[in-house]
Amino acid sequence: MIIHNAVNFDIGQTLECGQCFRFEKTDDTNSYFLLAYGKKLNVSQNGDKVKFWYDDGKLDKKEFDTIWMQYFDFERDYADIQAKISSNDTIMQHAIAFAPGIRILQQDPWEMIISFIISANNRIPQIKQVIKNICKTYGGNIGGEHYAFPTPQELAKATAEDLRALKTGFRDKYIVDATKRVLAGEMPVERNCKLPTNELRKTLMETKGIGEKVADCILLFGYGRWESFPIDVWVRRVMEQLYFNGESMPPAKIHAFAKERFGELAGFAQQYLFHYMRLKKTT
DNA sequence: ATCCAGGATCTCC
DNA sequence: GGAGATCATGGA
Repeated sequence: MIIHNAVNFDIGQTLECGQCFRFEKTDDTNSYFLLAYGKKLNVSQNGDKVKFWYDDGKLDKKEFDTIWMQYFDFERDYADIQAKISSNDTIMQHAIAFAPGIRILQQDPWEMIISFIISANNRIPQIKQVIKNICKTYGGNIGGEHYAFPTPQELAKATAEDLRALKTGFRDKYIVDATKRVLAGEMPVERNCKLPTNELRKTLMETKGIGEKVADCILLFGYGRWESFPIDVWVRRVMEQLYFNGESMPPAKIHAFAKERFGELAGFAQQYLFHYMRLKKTT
């Protein structure tokens, strides 16, 4: 499966911008291997030509259209988004120019809940390793040494002690709590759930280990609530340094500013800014 | 060795 | 409701 004219898409920028944890770079060109929705996908990009394939070779157009079109958010006009959030904003223009191929992946809410609980006060390589441990121990084998992300039922077999052994650290009990809440029907895990974002956010935050920032990541990456604006150390840093002239600023004021400036597109803006601040050459 | 990481919670005021 | 300590783990 090949796309010959991919626009505003770069597989490396999209996977490496901190929204996704189940992937590996497979060589020194723009080539990756990723796991999502119980599938294993290879992606190799050269300019606007992007090749997608399964190891067993069976990736037809129907399969691509039903899973990966949505996953990579290919139906959305990112040129339009970029134009809207960067008009009269030279900072955003720089951030977008740094990585214009970022797209917000449409990932599984349940996987995002567990992944971003693990992300709290943690580093991306370690987050990836812990998730890998959990998948290998509790997820189903999907060929070779690869494992699907465990379902809530599968993960419910894990005790806090079991999870601690997989290097979750102090987050073990939070994962147990989240799993119980999902199985009890207290937290919806469907991407198309109709709950208003503020109510869904409140529901997420009733789970131990999910505060404002983690909730906003889950909303943005898992539930397609693109107005969400997660504020972590990097986003706070970029906002204070570049938008507030070095003045320290509480998250509530940053949220208000982001909503005013970026509106319903705040989530996209956040992702460009996060990646820009984290990887640009510091002066 | 001390600090820090896509933070959250608990305590204490 | 805001400041401060604490929470595992591992890399710099």
